[in-house]
Amino acid sequence: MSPESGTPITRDRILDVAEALFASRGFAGTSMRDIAAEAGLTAASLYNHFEGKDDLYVAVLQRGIRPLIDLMQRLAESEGGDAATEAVIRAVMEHLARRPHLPRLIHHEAVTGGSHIARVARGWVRPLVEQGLAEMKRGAPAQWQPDEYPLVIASWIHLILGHFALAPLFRDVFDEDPLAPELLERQTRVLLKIAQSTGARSPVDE
Amino acid sequence: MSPESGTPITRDRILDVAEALFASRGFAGTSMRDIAAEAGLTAASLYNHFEGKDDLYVAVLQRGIRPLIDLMQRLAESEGGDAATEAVIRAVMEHLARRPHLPRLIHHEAVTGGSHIARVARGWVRPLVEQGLAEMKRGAPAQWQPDEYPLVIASWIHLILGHFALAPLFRDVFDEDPLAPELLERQTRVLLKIAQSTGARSPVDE
Amino acid sequence: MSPESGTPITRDRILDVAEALFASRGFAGTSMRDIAAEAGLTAASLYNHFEGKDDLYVAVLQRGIRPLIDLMQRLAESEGGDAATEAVIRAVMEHLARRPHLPRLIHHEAVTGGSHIARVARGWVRPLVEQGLAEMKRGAPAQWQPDEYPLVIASWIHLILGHFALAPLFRDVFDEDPLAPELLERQTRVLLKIAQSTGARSPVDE
Amino acid sequence: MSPESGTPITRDRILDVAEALFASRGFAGTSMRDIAAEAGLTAASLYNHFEGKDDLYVAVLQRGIRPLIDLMQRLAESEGGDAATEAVIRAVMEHLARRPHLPRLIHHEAVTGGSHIARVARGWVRPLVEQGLAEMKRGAPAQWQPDEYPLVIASWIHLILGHFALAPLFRDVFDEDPLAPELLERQTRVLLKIAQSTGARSPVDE
DNA sequence: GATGAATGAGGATTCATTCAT
DNA sequence: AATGAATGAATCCTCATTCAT
Repeated sequence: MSPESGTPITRDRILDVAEALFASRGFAGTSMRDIAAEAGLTAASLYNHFEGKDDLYVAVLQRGIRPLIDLMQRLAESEGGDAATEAVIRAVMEHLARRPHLPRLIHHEAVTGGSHIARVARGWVRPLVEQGLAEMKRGAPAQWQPDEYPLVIASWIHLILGHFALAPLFRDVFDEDPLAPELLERQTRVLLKIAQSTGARSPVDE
Repeated sequence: MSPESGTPITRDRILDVAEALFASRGFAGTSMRDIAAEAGLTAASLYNHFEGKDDLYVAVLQRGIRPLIDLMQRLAESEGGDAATEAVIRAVMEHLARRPHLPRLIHHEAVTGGSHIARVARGWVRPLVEQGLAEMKRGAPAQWQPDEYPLVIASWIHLILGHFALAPLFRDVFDEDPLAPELLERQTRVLLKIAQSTGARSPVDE
Repeated sequence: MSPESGTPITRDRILDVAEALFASRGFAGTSMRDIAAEAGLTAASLYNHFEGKDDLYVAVLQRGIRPLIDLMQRLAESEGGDAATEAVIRAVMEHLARRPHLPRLIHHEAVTGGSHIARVARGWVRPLVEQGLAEMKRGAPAQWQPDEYPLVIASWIHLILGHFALAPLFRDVFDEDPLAPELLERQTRVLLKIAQSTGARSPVDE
Repeated sequence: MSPESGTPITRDRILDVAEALFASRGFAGTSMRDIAAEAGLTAASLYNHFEGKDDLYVAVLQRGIRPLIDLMQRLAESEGGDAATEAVIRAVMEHLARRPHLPRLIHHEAVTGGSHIARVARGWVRPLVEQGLAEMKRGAPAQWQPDEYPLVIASWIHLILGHFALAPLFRDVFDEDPLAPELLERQTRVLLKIAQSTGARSPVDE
C-alpha cells in the first residue's frame, strides 16, 4: 500500500523517538525501555525492528547524517566563490533547523570518541573537510596559511554545529531558545557576517 | 567519619580519574567501578571520599570550572580593547591546554542539558556572557547589531570549546592531534586572525 | 485449523530439525526460533504444526522411541537363547545407527529426570526391562543372582546407549567418530564378545 | 578462622547448590536466580564470587572432576593385574557414591558436546583412556583385538557412569533407588563379575 | 500455511549503594 | 581508609506464545 514495503510506520516512529532520546541523553544514558515506552511499545518489541541497541543507534545516526552528506555533495557540485559560501551557510542552517537533533548526536559521538565515530569521521566529516580543503586551495583568503586551512574548516563546523548542539546550555543563559526560528535567522546573519569579514579575498585576487 | 575527610592524595586521584572518565564517556557511561578501578580502589572505597556518584560528578565539575571562572574574572578586571581580546584568547587557550578534559565535560553537560547544567549556566557561562555583553556595549565592531551580541559571544565559545571538545573527531579526520602543542598554537593563531577580521572597529569609531 | 493438520513434509522437517537440536542441546538449551530457522521457517509457523514447545518435544520423543519399542517387541516375540541375544544386539545397534539422535534424547531425559521421563520410563524402558527379566528368569547365566537381574539389564542399556549418547565425548578422546560405520561394527563385535563372556550358561544347564 | 582465607563458606555453598542444579537440569536449564535462591542469596550476589554463569559452571566442573582425576592417577600408580581391576572398580564406585552429581555433570557435557567438553575430554578422559590402553597393551584378555581396546575402556566408562547418571530413569523403572547404598553394593558386585567374565586371561597367557 | 509484530516473563549481568569488618 | 559481600533496581536481550493479516 505504501511505496515502501514492511511496516515503516512503527520503525520510523522508533527511529524518531530514539533520535530524540539519544540526542538529549547520549547512548549510554538512553535505555531501550525508555525508547519503547515513548514509542508506545514494550522493550521487547524493539527487537522486532532492530537487532539491538547498537543497531538502532547506528540506524538513527545513518538516517540523520545521510541527508546531510547528500546536501553537502550537492552544494559541492555548485560552483564556488563568495556567493557559494553564503549559499552553503544558509542551506546547512536550514537543513539543521529541520533536524535539530542531529548536531547533538554528532557532538555526542565526537566528544565521546565512540566506536561509531570512525564511521562518522570517515563517512561524513572527512569528505566534507576535503571538499573544503580543495575549495580553499583553489583560492582562499590571503590571511590563511595552507596549514591553517583544516582548522578554519573545523572552526566553521564548530560555529554551525555548536549553535545547535549547545542550545540547551544557551537556552539557560539567554532567556531565548537558540532554536527558535527568529534566533536561527539571526545566527545565520551572524555567520554570514563572519564569513564576509574573514573571507575577504586578498587584494591581489581582485 | 565525615565523607569530606580522607587523604587528600586519594581524593585528588579519584577526581583526576573521574574527570578523565566523565569527560570521555559522559556521566551515564561512566561507572563507579570503572573510576575506582582506574584509581586502584574498590567501588565501595569511593564512598569514603564522596557521598555518591552525583556528588563526585559535581566535585569534578566544580574543580574544573572554578579556575576557569577565576581566570575569566581576572581577565575581566583588566581593561578591554583590541589587545585585551588577544590576551583573553591566549589565556583561555593556554588554560584549557592544561585541562583538556574540561571542555568535554562542559560539552557533555551542555548537550545533555543535564540537571547540573543550570549550575554551569548560571555559575559560569552567564557571568561570562554578561561580561562580554558589557564589553561589547561599551564598544563593539560596527558590523554587529546589539541583538547579535549574545550570538557573537556564544560563537566564540563554540570556537574555543569546540576545538578541544571535538578533538576526538578531528583526530580521526586530520591525521594530527588537535591537542598537540603545535596545533594548539596554530589554532590560537587562527582564532586571533578571526578576532582581527571580525573585530575591526568601524572606521567611524576611529 | 487443527494444529494436527498441515503439509506432512513440513511437519516432518520440523521434527527432524527439532530432534537433532533437542538431542544435542537438550530441551532447555533449544529455542523454538532455532528450530524454526533451521527448518527454514519463522518461530510463529511452528505453531501451525505443534501446539507448543512441549508438544513438539513429546512428538519428537514419541516418533523416535516408538520404533524402538516396536523393535524390542518384535525381538521379544522371537524365541530366546544365545542366538537371540546376538540378534537383539545386532538389531538394536543397527536401528540406533540409523537414528543416532535417539540415544542422546533418551539420555537427556534420563539424566535430567525431566517431566517426560515417566512416560519414557513407563512406556518404553519398563516393558523392555520386564521382557528381559522374564527372559532371565526363564534361564539366566548361573553367575547372576535374581536380585542382580535388573542391574544386568540396565548395564546392557548403558553399554548400548552410552556408545551413541556419549559419542561427542569420545570423538574428542579418540580421534575417530564412534558413529562411523566401521566403529559401530567394531563396537557390535565388542558387545557380542561381552555377551558371550558374561552370558555363558552355567555348566549345570548344559 | 578457617584454614582457607576469604569466605569459603558462601563460595562453597554456591558451588554445592550449583553442582546439584547443573547436574539435574543441565547448564541451559539452570538459572542464576535459582542457584542464588537455593543458596539463600540474590542473583547479583553470585557475581561477588564468580565472574558469571560460565565461570561458575567451570568451577563446579573442576571441583568435581579434579578429585576423580587424582583418584585415577593414584590407582594408576599401583601395580596392575586382576586384583587391580577389582580395586579400581571398588574405588571408583565408592568415590562416585560420595559425589553422585558428578556423573550427571559429565554426561551433560558429554551428550551436549558443550564447549567445555574439550577440557573434560583432554583433562580427564583422555589420560584415563590412555592409562587403560597402556595397561591393556601390557596384557589384555585374549579375546580383545588391539583395535577394540578403546571401545572396551569406553564400555567400562559407560557401565560405571551410566549407573549413576541414569539413576533418575531407573529409579522410575525399578522401584528402588540405584544410588541407595545397597544397590550400589549390588551394582559393584555385578561389575566385578563382568570384569571376571570378560577379563579372564587367555589360557595361553598362563 | 506462513509471517511480522507485539508482549509478559524471565534470562544474565551491571550498577550504585550499604554495611560489617 | 579500604574492602568483601550483599542487594534492589535497572540494564540489554531472549523466549515462548499469540494474533491479525
